[in-house]
Amino acid sequence: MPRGKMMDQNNTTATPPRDYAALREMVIARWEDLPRRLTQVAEYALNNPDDVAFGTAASIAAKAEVQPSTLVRFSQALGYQGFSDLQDVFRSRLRDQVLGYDERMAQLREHGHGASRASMILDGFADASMRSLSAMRNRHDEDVMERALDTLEGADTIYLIGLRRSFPVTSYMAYALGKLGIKTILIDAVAGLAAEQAGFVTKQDAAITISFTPYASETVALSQQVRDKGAGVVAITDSVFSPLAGLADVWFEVAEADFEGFRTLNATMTLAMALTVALADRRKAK
Amino acid sequence: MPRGKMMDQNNTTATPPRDYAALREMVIARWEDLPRRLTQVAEYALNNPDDVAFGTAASIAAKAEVQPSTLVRFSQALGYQGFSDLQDVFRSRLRDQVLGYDERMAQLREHGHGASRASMILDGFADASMRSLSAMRNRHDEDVMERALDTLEGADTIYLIGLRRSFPVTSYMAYALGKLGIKTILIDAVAGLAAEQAGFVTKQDAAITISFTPYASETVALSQQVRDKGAGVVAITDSVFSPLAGLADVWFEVAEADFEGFRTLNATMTLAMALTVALADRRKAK
DNA sequence: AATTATATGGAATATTCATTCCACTTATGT
DNA sequence: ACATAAGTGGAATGAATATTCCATATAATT
Repeated sequence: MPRGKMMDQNNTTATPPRDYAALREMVIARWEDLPRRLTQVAEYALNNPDDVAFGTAASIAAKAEVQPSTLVRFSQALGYQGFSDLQDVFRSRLRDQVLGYDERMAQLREHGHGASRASMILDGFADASMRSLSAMRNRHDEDVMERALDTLEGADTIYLIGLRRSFPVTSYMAYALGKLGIKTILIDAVAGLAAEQAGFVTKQDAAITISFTPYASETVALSQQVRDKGAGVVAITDSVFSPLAGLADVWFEVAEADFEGFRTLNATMTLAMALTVALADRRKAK
Repeated sequence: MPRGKMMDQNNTTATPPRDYAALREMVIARWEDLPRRLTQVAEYALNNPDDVAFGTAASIAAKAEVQPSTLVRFSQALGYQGFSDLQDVFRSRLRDQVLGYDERMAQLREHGHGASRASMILDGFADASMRSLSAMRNRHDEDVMERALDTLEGADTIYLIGLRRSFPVTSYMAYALGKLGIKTILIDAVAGLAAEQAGFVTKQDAAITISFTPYASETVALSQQVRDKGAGVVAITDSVFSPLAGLADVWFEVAEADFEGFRTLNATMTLAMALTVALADRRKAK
């Protein structure tokens, strides 16, 4: 049979989308009239586009729990010549996404008037975030990380201290550490009971404390309190002049870039994630 | 000949790097003692890693102006079984790390010499974060953002709904919007009063709701509740299949890359920041 | 300069992989 | 309830692709 021939009622279009966004839209639009196995493929594909981009028909079929032939049928039902043809679209999506950063900035700078204000703001934040991240990566001191892990490794309970702007970070750590089976107490200052929450620290415990200019006095006070009881203190803060720097056993310096006066939080977040996972990893090594 | 056998002075390692960063380092280190055509390949590969990830041996060979067989030799000189084996490394650079925690950890443990494990983890997260950010930027749809702002602009009070993994994001927004003078209510489910907190919504209000797989049922229920009372709903979620997608007036799709099975949160965070500031910006324009 | 080792191009081969085909099952319409 | 169409799994096929092999060229060593 000649390929690419327009053939049946299923094939609503002779020229299927060549970009991922359009493909996606099309799949969603036709969701209802796709047969069972084909929706199964559709669901897997839209949820795991990266896998589709790189996998082989067999490997993808296995993960989506269908036969390889079903992938071909799916592709053809959408108007593509075959699976390979469809896969190209998934690959182009990754391609476009990768070659991006520098070109995009230049592009934005050029016709920034075309883009909406909101998009420029988003771009500005994304840019600031990336700068923060790469700065953190470059300045990161292995030794600090190791010592931080030493401090936290043997702790019975880990107290998480961080209010206001830093609270998202501590609340994330509370969630993640909990999932990893590490005992934590998140000082959230609910009902004004911060001091009480941190009241039972012992020298068997440790604390992670996070604060940036202007350092919330409550955070500093709590950290001091915990420290006085003999618990190890790991701090994440933004400069040598931070009260936390003097107070902590180990401290990370994180400099967040800002956009229009708003500091990002991504480098801190990322450091927190890494610290969390590295800690779990260490504990598991036993 | 048995494959993967350790063979000659060129092959300094029996277990070649499985991640791109290490591969790159290795190639640079051995630059001098590689034969002419092989440096030619090395140069092309490091300059065009994306092409290597996507192309076939023949297409890459053509672009690098060598024979396909040279690619195989290059791969083997580096200790890989063949070109396909090497290509996997280039692909893994692009692909979200979807392997399970244990596998990845084991893998990391093997090739973890040199840099400390913790540093590698940090690096991995930084990398995943950057990929997420650039993906978000590239896929971002201006129209969605505008419509989200339309929905939120006139709202009296903005309800922030997001629990568990999404809570850091909503708590950040609560902080930032508060600072910017925009009235918010953060549903934090303290004392199990989530439903009560969201009880007084009116159609004058709006909600921002955030959830990712596996969608916390409470978040979905709360969003529905708010929706039923006539408030506008803006969602941030990870796929069309999210219950929030069907429910919301406008929804953002954010695909976070993950590392070691832990999804990052940076793209979501950044989008949240942008949304926050853009909203303040709009309101100020009046 | 002669000899040996190493590198290279290109054709031959082997392998992987998408695709097609067919028997069988499930749904749809009369 | 029957007939017909649509959908599905799995093996067979054929195309695309990596890999190996060998003759030839280039460099290194004596």
